[in-house]
Parts: sequence; structure tokens; C-alpha cells
Amino acid sequence: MAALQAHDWPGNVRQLRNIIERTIILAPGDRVSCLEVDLLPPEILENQNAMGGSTAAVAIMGSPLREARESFEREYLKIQIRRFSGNISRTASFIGMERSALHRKLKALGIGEKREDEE
Amino acid sequence: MAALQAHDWPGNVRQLRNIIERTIILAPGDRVSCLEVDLLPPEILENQNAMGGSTAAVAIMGSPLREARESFEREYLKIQIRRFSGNISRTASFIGMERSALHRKLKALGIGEKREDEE
DNA sequence: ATTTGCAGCTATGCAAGTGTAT
DNA sequence: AATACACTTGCATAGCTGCAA
Repeated sequence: MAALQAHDWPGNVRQLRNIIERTIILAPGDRVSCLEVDLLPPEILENQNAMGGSTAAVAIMGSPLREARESFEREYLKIQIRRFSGNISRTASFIGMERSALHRKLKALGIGEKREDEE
Repeated sequence: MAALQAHDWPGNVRQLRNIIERTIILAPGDRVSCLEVDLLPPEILENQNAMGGSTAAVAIMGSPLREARESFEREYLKIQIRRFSGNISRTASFIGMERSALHRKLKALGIGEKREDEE
């Protein structure tokens, strides 16, 4: 869905319909009647390549700016923090931000609640 | 550089040194003494996978939040606009933003100056 | 499509404080 | 005691956004 939504459908809906039908028909034998990202024609996937290409990255493009920005910051911060072994002070100075501000932001983004690993 | 900076080097510098030496030594015959992203050991590249994995995405992780956020928004907006064939009004309503605000933002991010293709 | 003025909300730096562990 | 962090809060200012024109 995200991949299809990320594309510009200038003409009428018929184009979208054609792509879907063609994709399903051309699906390889072991995935008959399958409609999945990697089966879509390359022209449709152009925007995916512009971004990371990962499913997550493409999904973000289907969200309003506010949410997309938040998702991005969440990922960005998680990685930065992990990179400094969880040390907030160092992370803050590296990303050019006040410690206190970082704390507020982490709280706002819901980072730091349920640990996934680290420490 | 970005890939190496994106990693957490908990111990002392010796680890970084070892990785670099090992990478160079283990480089395939056709790229002797080469130190490039794809040659780095998988453990080091973990953060890359977290993001899109593209070089650009990794580079962003080496920038302060302010810049990283801007880079993200720039990419996001470019794609959204392209997706609506350059129609600002529709793009704005889709991303949940006022037309005027979008204009200001595009101007601030320097989007719309030098066209790369479209229109 | 693009700008601009204006008011309100948000984000952030700065400063000050509390708590914990080494 | 002293240092190093984590985590909060109050406050003033700078920035962003909606609304109207």
C-alpha cells in the first residue's frame, strides 16, 4: 500500500488498476496472484529508492509531515544514543542539543520507556 | 567515515584501529588496501540497517539533529510534491499543512529553486 | 501559486535543583 | 566530600504554523 501511495498517479484511476492487474498476472509461478512490493514495476518504485528503500522508510512517506518527522527523529535519536552506549550527556553534545532539551524530547517521543536491549 | 562514526566504540581506540586494519587486510584482491563501506564487518554496519541503509541515510546520522531533520524534511517534501505532480495545494492538504506554511518551508529549505526534472 | 502580517503554540537554551552511584 | 550523570522544571526567547488578506 505504502509503495503504491508513494507514487504519483497523474492520469485517471485506470493506470493504477492496470499496474495492479499486470503485477498480479506477471507474478512468478510460486507466488501466483500475489501483490507485493518487490513485484511492482520499477517505475512505481522510484520514490522508494530516493529514500532508504526499506519498507519502514516508504511507510513514512504515507504519513503527514508531523508524524513522519517524529518517526525520523525517533529513529535518529535511538541510533545516536545507542552509539554513545546510552550516555545522554555525550549524545546531547554530539547532536548539538542541551541535555535537558534532549530529555524532554525523549520523553515526548516515548523513548526510554521499554528497553529493547542495551545497558 | 559516516559508517564508522555511526558506531559505538565502547572500549578504547584500539578497537577502531583493529577494525580498520582488518578491513583493509581482508579486502578482496581487486581492491587491495581498500577501506570502503561495503567492506566493513557486519557488526559495524548494524546502525545502517536500522536506517534505510543508503549512504545518504547513514551520512545523516553523523550530523547534528538540526541538520539531520532538515535533510529528512527536504527529501520528504520533494517526494511528496513529485507525487502530486508539483501541485502544492494537494501536497499541503495531504501532509496536513497549510499551503502558505508549505510555501514558507519550501523557501526555507531551498526547494523549488533549481529544478532537476519535472514540469 | 506565492507572500506577508499577526497571534498563538511549540521547541530550545539557560539556569537551578534533586537524586543516585562511584 | 567530590565527580559524573540522569532526570525535572521555570522562564524568556526564537521558531513554526494557522488564519486572513
